[in-house]
Amino acid sequence: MPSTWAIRRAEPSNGLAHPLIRKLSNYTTLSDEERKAVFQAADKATDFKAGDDIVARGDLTGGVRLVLDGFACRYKILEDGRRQILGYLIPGDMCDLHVFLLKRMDHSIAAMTRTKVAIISQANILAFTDRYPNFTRALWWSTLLDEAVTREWVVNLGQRTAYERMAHLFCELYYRLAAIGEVRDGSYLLPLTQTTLGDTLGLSTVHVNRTLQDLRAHSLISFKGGIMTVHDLPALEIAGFFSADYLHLGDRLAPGTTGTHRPNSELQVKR
Amino acid sequence: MPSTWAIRRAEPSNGLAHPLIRKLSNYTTLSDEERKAVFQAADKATDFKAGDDIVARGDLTGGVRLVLDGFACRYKILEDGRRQILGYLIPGDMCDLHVFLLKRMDHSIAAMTRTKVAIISQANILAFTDRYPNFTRALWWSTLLDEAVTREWVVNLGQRTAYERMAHLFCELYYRLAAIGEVRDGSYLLPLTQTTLGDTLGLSTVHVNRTLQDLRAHSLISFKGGIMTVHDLPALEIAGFFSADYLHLGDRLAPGTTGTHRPNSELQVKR
DNA sequence: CGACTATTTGATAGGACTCAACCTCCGTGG
DNA sequence: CCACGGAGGTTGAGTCCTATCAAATAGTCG
Repeated sequence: MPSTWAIRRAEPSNGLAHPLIRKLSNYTTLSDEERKAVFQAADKATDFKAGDDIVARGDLTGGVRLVLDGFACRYKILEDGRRQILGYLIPGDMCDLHVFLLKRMDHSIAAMTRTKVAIISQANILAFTDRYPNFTRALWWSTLLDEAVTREWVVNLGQRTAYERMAHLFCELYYRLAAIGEVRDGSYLLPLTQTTLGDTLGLSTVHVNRTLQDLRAHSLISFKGGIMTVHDLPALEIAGFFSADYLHLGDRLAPGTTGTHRPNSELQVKR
Repeated sequence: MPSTWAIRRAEPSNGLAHPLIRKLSNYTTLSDEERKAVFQAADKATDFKAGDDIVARGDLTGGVRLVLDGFACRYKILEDGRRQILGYLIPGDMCDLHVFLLKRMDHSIAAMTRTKVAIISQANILAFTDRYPNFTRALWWSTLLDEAVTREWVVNLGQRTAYERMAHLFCELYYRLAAIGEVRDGSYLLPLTQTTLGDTLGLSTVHVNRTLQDLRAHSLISFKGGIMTVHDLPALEIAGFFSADYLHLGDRLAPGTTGTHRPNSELQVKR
């Protein structure tokens, strides 16, 4: 990874916030007691290096893994080797809140860069959900968010052309990363190869390459060395039929806000 | 709808069970108090006729809608009219457990046949989740199940050919309907037109038609007049790279069970 | 029996895939 | 300091899967 870039290391908007608390605060205000519980339960972190599986299919989930820093993906592999990526995880996202039901993981999660992960024990989660209804609902909310994103991926794969799909994906990542302060000047780190992009969008590597050239030719983006730069977000949104509402970024805003939510203006792309 | 068929009307395995309770019992045992609360909260039902929207995109969700009987689908429409179906709802499924977060629905739900829906008020849901942690986790579990299915749809659309996709979908519906006793002699009601199937699988109507013919030519299924008959489930599963594990039908079974779960043997296809 | 809607069929076009090279960038090691 | 090797990116050519267009054939319902 080029060390000249340090987007990811930039100071967070709130230096003290735990990624999970920051995320859940999009839904509700956690009590001091709840915050403290989170800090206590999710203090010890494990590092995974790029390529490692954080959770593997078939694992008996024994606790909740929480991404503190880095970039990971959910994926599934068919018997004949085809791979489909199911979603990307960024700081604040939980890997397997499936603890309760999914005794076994039905898919895997891999780190795409060095990724820091905290593990909250099953006992702690059960205790939380017994004790803090508000916190429980907040966790639940976060799984609903994941589902909303997954649903949009279904639309993406089912209805959109390669060009639209790719534009849509880049918009989604833009908004999600902007919401956690990881977009600077219209750029964000995207540690994916074209092959990985293909497994994400259901396209061959060759076609990913050509579609990417298309997007560049239209001056919408640049993508090189793991750095994604969006030159014209509005145009990219149009190209991808993107509407940020499914990300529910502003659900907690005061009523009266319009349906389309936008990240902080300072994170918006200029010119 | 042909009245000569009455699969759906056949007596349930437990005449007294509320569809929701039956479903949640796959995860946990609800206390008598919890059961009673469900019955009280979800007694009044509304009927929707085929084609009606049960919930529309943009709706402020005011309570949880629960399918008691019938067949419905989630869907999303792009600005240019393309439609993608995101999943099917059968008795016991909840439409919008998004109440908490998704102040607004980001997609719609339509009835595909006459569908009976119960509405649990938001107040009741909040009260439940405050009072019954076990019940709350069970509801949460059901949303995780939905998500697992949606993830598999991503794989389906991203990686599988038209033929495989269709085989996979028919397997999924077979298992899900078998689990609630709505498969008889390898047949189940599937009130979809070929156009709808196309919107589900990301295929044109014409290609759906031809793929269907393929499946028939291979003696895997028949599909006519809204009745789906699976002639050779194992072969259909192989054709669709289907593995039922993602449906988590047997997660509550005693340990030692193999990873692949099967519906009641009496519901299995013969010959 | 019309008026629809749904299913089929035929013919053609095009988006995306496959195969096969070739190029580029980097890290390693002699 | 340059050769080598490998991973990732780019190109070209040919093919196939699936879409589109168009029209004919069922099936349904008042």
